Amino acid sequence: MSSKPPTTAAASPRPENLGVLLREPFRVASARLHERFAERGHPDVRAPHGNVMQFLDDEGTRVSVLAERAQMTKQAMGELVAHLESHGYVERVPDPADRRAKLVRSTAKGNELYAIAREFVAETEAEWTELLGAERMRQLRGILEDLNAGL
Amino acid sequence: MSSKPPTTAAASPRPENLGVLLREPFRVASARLHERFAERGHPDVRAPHGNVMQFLDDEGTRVSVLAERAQMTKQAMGELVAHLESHGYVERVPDPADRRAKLVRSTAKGNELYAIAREFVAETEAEWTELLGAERMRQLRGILEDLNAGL
DNA sequence: CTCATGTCAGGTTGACTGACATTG
DNA sequence: CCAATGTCAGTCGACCTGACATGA
Repeated sequence: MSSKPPTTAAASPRPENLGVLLREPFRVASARLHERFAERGHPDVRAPHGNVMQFLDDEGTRVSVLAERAQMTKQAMGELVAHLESHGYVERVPDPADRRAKLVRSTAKGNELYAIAREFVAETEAEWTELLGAERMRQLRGILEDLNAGL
Repeated sequence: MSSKPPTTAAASPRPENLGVLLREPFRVASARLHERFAERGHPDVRAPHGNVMQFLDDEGTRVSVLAERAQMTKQAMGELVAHLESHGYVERVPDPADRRAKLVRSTAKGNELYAIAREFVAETEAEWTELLGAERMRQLRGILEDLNAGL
């Protein structure tokens, strides 16, 4: 038992890293959303899958368009869609306008999932708003939008 | 050639997802930092490795403490440190106060790496400040700090 | 005996690139 | 012939949990 100052000091008194500050809320929210899906009877759906639902149009949407909207490759989106389809959340119907393409459409089960996701988002934003105040919450969104638009 | 409205419409006119807004700047910055390291002769170092450097004390730091500071498990941090060591950026010396522990210390090469990282961070913050203005840049940091503290 | 430190082994998530058949 | 769509195959980065030897 040494008499030195404890090496296992408390939390870092260091300048908080901006990268970590940006990453953490996203990670926490994703984990919570996954948990929420599981609680509501959809244990096979994780955050990225739920996220896809918001990009679906009523008429059906191509994988390539979904990929564009979610800012990922078509392959990665294809995987998400395949997973969602295999669990009955979406269906893929041929696009009458282009026989290469398929239109991804939400099923009733998918709508249910999306409702849970929207509810979660609303809750999360409410929690953050309570934490920050409405004014700073609005600032946060505005600043992030400009930042993303600019990079 | 159908006369329908183009399915491959431009960028999503949808309400921007707060999650994506948070994730993207981090992803972009990480990719750029990796690229920068490569340009400066350190192709084997990626963003998380460089990130470790800022958590090192001059006297040397335990893996467990590093993990705590970076908010990850000791195993994950152990991997990062092992990688850094195998490329000569840090060295591990036995902790005289505790024979289980090893102190991770930066080498001269590590200091060089850290300098590049700091330079990059400064550049990035300057870029963002130019994009947002100094006032909103300060707001962003403050808001994120409070948000992270609260969740 | 219990707890902390670090490492080993293995698994998972969420992406990526390249190649390809099909169709426009 | 060239471009776009979606899928298959393989790879990777960045984590995770569990088990363990060593030592406080």
